[in-house]
Amino acid sequence: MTKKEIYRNKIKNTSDLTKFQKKVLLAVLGIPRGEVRSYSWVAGKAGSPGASRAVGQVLKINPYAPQVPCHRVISSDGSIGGYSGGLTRKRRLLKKEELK
DNA sequence: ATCATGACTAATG
DNA sequence: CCATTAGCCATGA
Repeated sequence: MTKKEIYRNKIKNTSDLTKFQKKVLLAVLGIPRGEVRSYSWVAGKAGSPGASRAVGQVLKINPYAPQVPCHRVISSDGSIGGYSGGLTRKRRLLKKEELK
């Protein structure tokens, strides 16, 4: 088991989530189906404009993987960005709901 | 407090 | 289009 996995396992309780993390998750949850937002957008919504990288960190370790529509968060330049579950899955999800 | 890390972004070559 | 550089920020050790 890698460190990262241990960390993830450690934060599976909302109590362990920082304010920033909660805000980020809420912001992402607020993204309507078929819509996509940039990491910057989420950062601003979370109250820390410019913290796009930090947003990435949150989504990366977020224990609510498929629950939260983290696949609707892409790079500001329109690129797919990343996805802890594999870009393939992310692309598929986007193609299903965004493209529609 | 300090350091390393990364699903970022913009600029440059 | 790809690689590099530099700025940016939250998090964990």
